[in-house]
Amino acid sequence: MELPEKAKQRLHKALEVNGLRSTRQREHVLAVLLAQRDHPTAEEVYERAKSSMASISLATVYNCLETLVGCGLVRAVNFERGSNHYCPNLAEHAHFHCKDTGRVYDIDLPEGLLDSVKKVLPEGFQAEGVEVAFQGHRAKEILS
Amino acid sequence: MELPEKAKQRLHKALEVNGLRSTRQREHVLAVLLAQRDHPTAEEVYERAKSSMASISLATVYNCLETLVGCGLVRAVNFERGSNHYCPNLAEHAHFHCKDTGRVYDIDLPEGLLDSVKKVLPEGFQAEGVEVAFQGHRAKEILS
DNA sequence: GTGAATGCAAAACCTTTGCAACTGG
DNA sequence: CCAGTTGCAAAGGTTTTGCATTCAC
Repeated sequence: MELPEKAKQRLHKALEVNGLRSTRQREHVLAVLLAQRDHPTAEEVYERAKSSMASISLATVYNCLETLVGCGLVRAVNFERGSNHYCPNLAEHAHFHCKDTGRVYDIDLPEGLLDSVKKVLPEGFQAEGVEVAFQGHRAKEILS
Repeated sequence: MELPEKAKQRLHKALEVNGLRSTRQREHVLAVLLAQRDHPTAEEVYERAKSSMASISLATVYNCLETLVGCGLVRAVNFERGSNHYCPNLAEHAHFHCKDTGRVYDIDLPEGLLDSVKKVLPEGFQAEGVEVAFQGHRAKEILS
């Protein structure tokens, strides 16, 4: 579980910009997210993080995730008030929530689609972001 | 706080279809939602409901809201794991979450936009629904 | 050295549940 | 009647907080 150099530099820069410190835990939590991009919950990140950093605490995982979200390196996605799921994919994309398994999938969006969606906003609404979230089922023959 | 006849019939039909009973509380909770379409939380619905039905309980409000959502008469919307907000608008629309006030607004969508958004789904993903949720700020001059 | 971040346990928040009493069909 | 629903209080799942300790700069 090693954070790639590129990601490490991006993290350090983002932390610096926000006046925050680089810590082993923050690096490690980001590494966990990047290693397996299956939108884990905080609890799942904690379980994975512990395997190579035994002393990390659940509260710290929550803190680190919030920090990463605040720095714009990670997105938090939530369905029906279940646990948050964390996504380090910085490209514009949507999410699909499988009601059978609870899993969350990234859905690529055509270039410019979100911009055209944002055009529906009436005057006076200034969007910082828009989340497009599908919920449904994956076809049985594709379920792994 | 009176449930309009049309809504009452729709409710009774939806409950019947689902094998559920009509109760004063279910009617009242729907009436509260329709009276002021500002996407109240369960707690807010409870406060409003109490003013004309003193004996209703918070648990019953939660139950009724879940029933209404289950019947398709109401949508639950959620931002950043805060309380759910409840919306009786059955037309296709998006939501806008104001980060300053926490308020939720309905955003009309052009006919067919959601269908075209659903077309981005790869094979194997079968969407039952899609939620388009903006977050941002309302322009100051419009803030009420 | 010093303020920020961590780790722990306890608290907080929102929602659901168990169960006795009630009620709609 | 009697299964479904309510109302209450207690429990549940997820996240946040207070505070002493440790660490990054």
